[in-house]
Amino acid sequence: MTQTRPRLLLIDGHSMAYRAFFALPAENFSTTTGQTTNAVYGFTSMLINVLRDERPTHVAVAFDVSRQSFRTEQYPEYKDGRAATPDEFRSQIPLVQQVLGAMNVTWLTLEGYEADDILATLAHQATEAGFDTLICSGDRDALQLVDDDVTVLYPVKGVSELSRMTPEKVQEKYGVPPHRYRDLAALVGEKSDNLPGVPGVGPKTAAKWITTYDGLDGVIAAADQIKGKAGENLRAHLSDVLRNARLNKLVCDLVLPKSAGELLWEGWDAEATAELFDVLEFATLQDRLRSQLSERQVGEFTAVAELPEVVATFRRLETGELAGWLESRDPSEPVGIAVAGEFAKGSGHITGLALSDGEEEVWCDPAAFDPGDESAWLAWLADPGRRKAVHDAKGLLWACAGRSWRVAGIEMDTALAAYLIRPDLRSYALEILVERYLGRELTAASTTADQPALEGIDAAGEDEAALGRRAGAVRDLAGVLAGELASHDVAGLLADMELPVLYVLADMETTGIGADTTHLSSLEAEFAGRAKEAVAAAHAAVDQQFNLRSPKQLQEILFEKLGMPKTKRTKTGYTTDAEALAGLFAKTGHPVLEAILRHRDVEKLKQTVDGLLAAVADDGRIHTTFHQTVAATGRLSSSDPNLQNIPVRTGAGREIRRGFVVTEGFDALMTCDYSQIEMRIMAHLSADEGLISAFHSGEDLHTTVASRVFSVAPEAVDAEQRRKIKAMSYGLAYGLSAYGLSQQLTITPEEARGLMDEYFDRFGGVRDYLRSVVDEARRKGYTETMFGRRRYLPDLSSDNRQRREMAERAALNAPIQGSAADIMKVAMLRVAAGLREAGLTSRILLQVHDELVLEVAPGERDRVEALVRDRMSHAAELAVPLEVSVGFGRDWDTAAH
DNA sequence: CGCCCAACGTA
DNA sequence: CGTACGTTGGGCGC
Repeated sequence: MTQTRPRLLLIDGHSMAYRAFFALPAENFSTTTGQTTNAVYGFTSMLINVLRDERPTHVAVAFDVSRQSFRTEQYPEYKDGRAATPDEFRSQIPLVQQVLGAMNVTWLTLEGYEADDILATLAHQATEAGFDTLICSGDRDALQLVDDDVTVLYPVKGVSELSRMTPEKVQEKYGVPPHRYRDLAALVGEKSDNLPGVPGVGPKTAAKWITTYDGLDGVIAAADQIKGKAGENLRAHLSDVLRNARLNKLVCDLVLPKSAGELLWEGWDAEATAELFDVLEFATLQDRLRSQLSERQVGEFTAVAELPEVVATFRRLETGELAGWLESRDPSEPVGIAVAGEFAKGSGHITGLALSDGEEEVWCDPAAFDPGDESAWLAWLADPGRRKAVHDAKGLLWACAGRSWRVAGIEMDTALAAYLIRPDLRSYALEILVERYLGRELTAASTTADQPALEGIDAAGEDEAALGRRAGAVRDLAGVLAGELASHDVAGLLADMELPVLYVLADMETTGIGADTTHLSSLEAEFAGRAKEAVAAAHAAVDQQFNLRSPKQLQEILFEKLGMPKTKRTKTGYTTDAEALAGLFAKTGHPVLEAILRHRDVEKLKQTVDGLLAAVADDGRIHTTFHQTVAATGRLSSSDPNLQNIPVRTGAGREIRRGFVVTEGFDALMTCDYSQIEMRIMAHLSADEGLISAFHSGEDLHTTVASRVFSVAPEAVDAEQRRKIKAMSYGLAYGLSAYGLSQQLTITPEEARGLMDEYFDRFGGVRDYLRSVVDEARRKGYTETMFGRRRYLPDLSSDNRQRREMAERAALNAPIQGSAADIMKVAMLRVAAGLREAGLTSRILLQVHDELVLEVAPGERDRVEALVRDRMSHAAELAVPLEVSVGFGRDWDTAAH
């Protein structure tokens, strides 16, 4: 059974607040009354993070009383020479203590001792009492306390990132075990404490001596034998070293008002924190308290006791043992799966398989299966009643597709679950999730489906137990994330949308799309030739060789040599983007500009084609990878190669699309687009009657909208008016400003403002909706799509105007872009299911946000068209119809419509 | 070799 | 001073 230990979090209040003080710019953190709050803010933010990530049962913070301590009595120069603590910092310490009061966190001081001594004493008591202890301190002296039960969280930069200093980590970083760290510090000295060490002796030398002579006592005893300048210095500074050793020893037997066992944390006082954060003007922190420390996590010992601990046993299953293991599992318990091998681009190969039911982790090698193992495994894998949890299950699906293994019953993908809970994380690596949600560390296996091997490294040497731990971690995470999904109201999105979509994507990737390499190669040659001509023309025009690809060299030529007028600034100089070059050409008519633009154009096309040719697999097809946890709005992304940004706007670009072709056994490619899906969603969400009726009018949307904005008959709308309205309509969904609109339409900001006013006069519902989106997001902390997909936007209450306004635009866009993404995902599921149920061979190849590309089998064309139109247009019921346009052709361009 | 930047392709 | 992505080459620093 799982056992658990209480967990004590100790924080050096002074040192962490001081770190925060220097990490956060004071000018961004002050209240309207002029109180600086950067240290309080940084400290509180750190505290919330650590409480969330570590889930301690017991918490205490220690402070220094003054600079006077028993150390200054023994050595009056101790900590001399330190710059005086700035008043701006000192005034914040009482505020930090008020925060701790409101959060019901015990804080302690003791006359004559430093905070570190208090922490050492509490850590000592905690270990005696069977606690795990975490010490959060920016003072390296704390490292001497590290052992199997005590971990130091040492701030790396600022206070937002903490490094877990375990015994192994201390050894790795300093070359000595933690109980020898004091010895090292004594030899090296500590400048900030005004404790000089042995001159010329740094951590490397000190570690070497300590290791060679078995500790400081040994080093001192052997001082006469140590050669060279360093040995000489050691002998000359022995008294300094001894003094350092005496002073850097932390006191661990103090008598304190509270003992470790009395530090139980029972959660914060909602009223008191709300009031205090109000005074401190910390708008975001109250939300973060609420959203990141859900009730379940608030220090309830019973809740923490439910946290899985690493107690599972590991066993290697020999040939013939898997069947028995699978059979004896409790079917109601989910099994965590982890696989090792190579996984990429729609295929995979499993070299190791680990399973965990929470009590036992087992490993086996599919290559060693006997017929009994094989049939038991296949039956288990395909049984939807056998509950499975996987992290990033696509790799497993790829490998299974290659061996025709059917997979069913995956009820949890921990990467997808974490994405639904927090869609804006940079990484959903298993290690990170385990740390975040289980508060434990996972030592990485080198080759797994969610962490593909580097080419050439096989998994033969894979640590079997490490893979077992991954399976165990996935299984444990599954339980915690299921709770989080429920509390974020997104459990349905995982079960009914993301997990089913995962299977469709895996199929699409395994299938790939046919490439006409002959066509692509001849295009490549043509683009290469034209690029070369452009280079020659550019060189001739300025009578000089230069690299046209280098913005830096371009700037030198244009602005220095030719003295052209300066363009808009970038971080590193002046922009040479296409728009700016076109502007310069209009002013100067210099032929080099035309050559550069031509080169840029054709070079981009060439690169795209190069990339595609390089991506053609042995089967003559291109297998992209779709990413399901990258875009914060819920969209998919595509890479290796990215098939969602293949050119389409120019003739030359469309030539590239002719390189994607229908293949043997199929009749045509078919493209199916949602027309104006984002505008339709805007109409639906805003319920604006004018916009809704525009969609029902049956006429061109932008013309209809323009006729109302300009108060003219639809027939009287000219091309220019339509263009402006189209730009604005789309811009609105992106949080476009009047200034931005004026830039895009090359009109004055006043004209743009007038245009927007007219627009909102006619379509007031849109304006009201856009306002309400931001208001609601600010209130709730997140936006929501039609299907309940959330995006958290803490920057909505940022003090930094740029960040805040960026978050506002993201808030405007996320429900619209995200709802479109949701609808498309539903459509994909319905189309895939429809094709399967009807027994059709036609298949989905690509998704490009609002477009699907299918490959249609002979004789299926009409049925597939009817099916796709139906399934796509009814993927969601909106206040306006969802229109789908369809086309067929031998290639992607011809199939466009 | 890894990182950032500018530039540019798509929806 | 319009959202969401991925890829590329140049340039810099390790």
